[in-house]
Amino acid sequence: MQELGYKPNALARNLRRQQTSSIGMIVPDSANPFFAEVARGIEDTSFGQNHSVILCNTDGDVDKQAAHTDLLIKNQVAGILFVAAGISTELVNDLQRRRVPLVVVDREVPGVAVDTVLTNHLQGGCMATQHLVDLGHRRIACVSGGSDLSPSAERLTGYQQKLAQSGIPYDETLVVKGDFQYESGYEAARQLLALADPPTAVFACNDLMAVGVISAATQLGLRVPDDLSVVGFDDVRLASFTNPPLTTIAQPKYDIGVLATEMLLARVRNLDAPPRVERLDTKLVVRGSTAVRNEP
Amino acid sequence: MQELGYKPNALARNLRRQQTSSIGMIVPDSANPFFAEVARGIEDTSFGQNHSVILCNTDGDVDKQAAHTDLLIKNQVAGILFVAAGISTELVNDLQRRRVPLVVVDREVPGVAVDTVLTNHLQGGCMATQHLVDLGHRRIACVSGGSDLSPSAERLTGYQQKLAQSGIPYDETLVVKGDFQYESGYEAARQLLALADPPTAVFACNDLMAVGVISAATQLGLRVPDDLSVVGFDDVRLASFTNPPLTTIAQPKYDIGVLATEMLLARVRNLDAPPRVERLDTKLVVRGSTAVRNEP
DNA sequence: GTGAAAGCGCTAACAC
DNA sequence: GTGTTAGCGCTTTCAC
Repeated sequence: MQELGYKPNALARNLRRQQTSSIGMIVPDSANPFFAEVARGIEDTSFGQNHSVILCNTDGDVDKQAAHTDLLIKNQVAGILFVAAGISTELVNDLQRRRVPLVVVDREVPGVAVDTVLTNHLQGGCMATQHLVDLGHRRIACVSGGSDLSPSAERLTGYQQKLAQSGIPYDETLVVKGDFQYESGYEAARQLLALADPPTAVFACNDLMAVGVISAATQLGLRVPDDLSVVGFDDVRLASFTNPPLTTIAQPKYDIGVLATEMLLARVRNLDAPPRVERLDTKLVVRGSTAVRNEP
Repeated sequence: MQELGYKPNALARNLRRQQTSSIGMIVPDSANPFFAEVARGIEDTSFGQNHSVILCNTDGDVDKQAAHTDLLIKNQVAGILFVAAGISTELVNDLQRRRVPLVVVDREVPGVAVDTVLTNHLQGGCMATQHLVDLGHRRIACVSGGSDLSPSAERLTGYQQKLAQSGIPYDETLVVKGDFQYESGYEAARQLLALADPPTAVFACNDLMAVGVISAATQLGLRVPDDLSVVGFDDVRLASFTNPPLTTIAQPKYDIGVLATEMLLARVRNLDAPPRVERLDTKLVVRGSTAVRNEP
């Protein structure tokens, strides 16, 4: 009968049913390999459950985020996934008041009870630093991210904790702030290595910056890991293929996306269930960019 | 009046107007940096024109592509962007018969008149090879991609043309097929470098594979570029930060996304305009991974 | 079981 | 100008 190309109109169906099968995914930058991996997890499981995902990039811009959110709710999305976007307490409150299902990923929203999936960044920061300490390093630098972002702040805290536990005095000239891009790791390393008493190791708060650090160090004639140990964070695909291969803290990027999507869909089914927060473990992956400290 | 949170229901609006402001974007893998950059161009300009983009990954799987396309047209998307997905002539014909606006990106669909935006891959392949020839190399390998993909095939053709023009005999043991991922570049290099008469230079058909090649070469104790020159393709952000920095063929990834979106939106406005095909130029970017051939 | 009818929230067309 | 109305294509309910 309708073998001549009939496709039901989902618009009419959705209008009638008062719900769509689209979910909004809001990320700072889908071209960043970390978010890209999380996004794959989201898209794959959404597709598996017959849902479409609408991609929104904010570049960390609050206005853009507001505009995207607005567009999403006008389009009656079934729910929204905030992946480490600049979500604020007010926005989340507003959304909850409107009863739009949402889960926030890779970031904490202070003072709100909301579904959340995040990584144990503190643990990761500790492991990275401990690894460096174990290798005999005492001048350990940290290239952090924006301090207003909870993942970044927690990683830095882990670094500070382990330093303290190891009896290494905290030297604030050794922590420089980056923005999670290659370039900022590169710049940070140049600054750090120009110090009178430069570090022998650096913990970069993500892999991209770690790659930037290695790049800068190499250009300055230093050998990694002989002259400088570097550890990253995320364990992006690339990390296995840098030169040298990157020692890093792995987090389950794809699975974060999968879990977040499942939580969102569960929330859609039951808006009044108690909020759930999942915190996933990290893992140290030792590759070639770290080595025992060279005695000068 | 409606300062108490009224948002128009776009569903109803769209149902009535018989058109939505969503566009479907179908890519093989949004986590691949090349597609990720193109996707950013698409998402940004869509957002700028008040359109939402629905993200669909196919992983090169024809069934997944069909399922995604189906879902998109059920959702009455305004149009579809195929970014180098496995689109076939029949699919495109079917879509055109249904009068759904579409533009295909980074790939040619043989025998169909359809809006297309692509890069001059042939030119790029020529430039990469010529660069290597100019540096004195004569044993130049090529790590290609799937031969069924037009970008890949054209780059390879460029390589072969320049070899012929330079009087270098074509040695098919020097071309090995990859899949555009890091790993396959790595494997290809191991195979190539184990040859009795190994290459002194390799042209990898994308940057990811080039990074894999450098990784393998370095592990085998070769120095890049002294012992082996490597050129990539795409000029991904990473290319500036590899060790050594990667010489590569740049293509305007972001702009491809922008242009494709503009063409799609124009097509939505006028379904019956003559099809348009845009072919963008590439550019050689010389960095540190290529050097004059070392006389043994 | 099969069939008719109302209505989701909006817009365009038409009347006033 | 301002106000009313029909109908987009589907689902759900209710009558048969």
